[in-house]
Amino acid sequence: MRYSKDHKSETHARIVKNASVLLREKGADGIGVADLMKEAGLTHGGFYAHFNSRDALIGEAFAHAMDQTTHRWRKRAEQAPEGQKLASVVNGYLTPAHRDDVGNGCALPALGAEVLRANPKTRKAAALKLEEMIEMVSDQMPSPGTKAARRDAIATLATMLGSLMLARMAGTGTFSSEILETGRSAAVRPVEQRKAPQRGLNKARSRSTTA
Amino acid sequence: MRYSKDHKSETHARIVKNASVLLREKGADGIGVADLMKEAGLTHGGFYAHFNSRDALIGEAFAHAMDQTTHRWRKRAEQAPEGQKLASVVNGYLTPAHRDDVGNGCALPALGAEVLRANPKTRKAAALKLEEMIEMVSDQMPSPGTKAARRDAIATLATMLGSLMLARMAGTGTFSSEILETGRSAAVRPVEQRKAPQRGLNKARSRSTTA
DNA sequence: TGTACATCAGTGAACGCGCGTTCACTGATGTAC
DNA sequence: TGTACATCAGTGAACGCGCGTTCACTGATGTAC
Repeated sequence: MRYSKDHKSETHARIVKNASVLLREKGADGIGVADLMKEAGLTHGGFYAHFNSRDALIGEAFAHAMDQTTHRWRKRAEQAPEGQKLASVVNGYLTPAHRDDVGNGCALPALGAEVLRANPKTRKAAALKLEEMIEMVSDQMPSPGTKAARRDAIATLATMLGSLMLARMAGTGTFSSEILETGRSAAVRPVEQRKAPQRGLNKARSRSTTA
Repeated sequence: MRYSKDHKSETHARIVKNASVLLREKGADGIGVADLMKEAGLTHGGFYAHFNSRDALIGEAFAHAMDQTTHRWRKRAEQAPEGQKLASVVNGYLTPAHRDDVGNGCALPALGAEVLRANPKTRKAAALKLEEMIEMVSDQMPSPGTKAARRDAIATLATMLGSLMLARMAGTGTFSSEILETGRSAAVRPVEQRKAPQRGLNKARSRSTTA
């Protein structure tokens, strides 16, 4: 053969990887078939030997970005000492470096709005991958497997993603740094609360009724 | 005059308003000049009597969306009884209705990623408006004006916006409802903590050093 | 009071450009006989 | 061993379409004299 055995699948993977960066940086409309192929060292005509359509590629790029995010968290948690796993994930997340690298960063703040505009299949896939993320974070909580751990994971994730987005909107100055710092402590708050002796507020949280 | 005195400025405002909905729903690339003018009952050629370019309109649409968001919060806070202002804002925010109406909803989850791709002038304007939002939320905190109130406002805002994004990604089922509910209690947590007798954790929050 | 001209929001044809997609072709290698 | 054919990743011209922008024009009203 002219090419190695896995040549085509490697090319395919390379295109998807590049696309997932562009997707996060510029949104779905920022992925141009010609640009992408050029970046992969090919010409635009060959694109359709790899994907049925541009939309199909976008679906794969979404999946790749979300998988990459989960994978990084898992790796980071594994490398941290017991009892500091969650803090390690949070503190690695809310940094200037992550704030300034949207293309290689977390899929949630970059693609949260974008996923709503994707086709139903992609949206469904993203929802499933979000479930995986929550379970992954939930596993880093003090008592994994419980309902409380799951709720804390959701709250922590929301605060992480929200803080990163706000920090990005705020630019790169002291305002932005302030948000990152605030987010770092706020994201681990549910856990800190549970670690500390309980005071009734946690077990049966009173929710305001003015929904 | 053929038209009333404020006719032109009214048309201008109408275009911007429509654009700000589309901007939130479909992103900046979802704003088509022709579609927009048709929606305003006009033809595409007249667009440039109102705006120097499509990009200029986008800038105005951003500003409008963010102002509208802040305005709604302020109104909601004003209408709520003392001591429940923040809860009212949060509980009105994390609802299925808001989740399902991106176009008329909060600018932050819809435009957070989008604003990064806007031109520098628009980005700077958005950062300033974000400051306003934080101050606005900060004013609803137990001791407004303090550093703690500002930090709590940032954390609350981050959790609100993050929860809404996650809920949207999760679709419209029970998974999504779970996220909204979790977010409602998590968003007001910093305040609930301060209301309760302090226990040292708040005043000098220990931040993990593994940044 | 009437006439000629200025104003100005809006019209719609036209232009240029970028982009997704198609398709006949290339050229190196593998395979059948 | 050699020859004819199949395979297949990739090429690049071409097509169609949508969209931002321009521009000469319209037509109703206001104004100068």
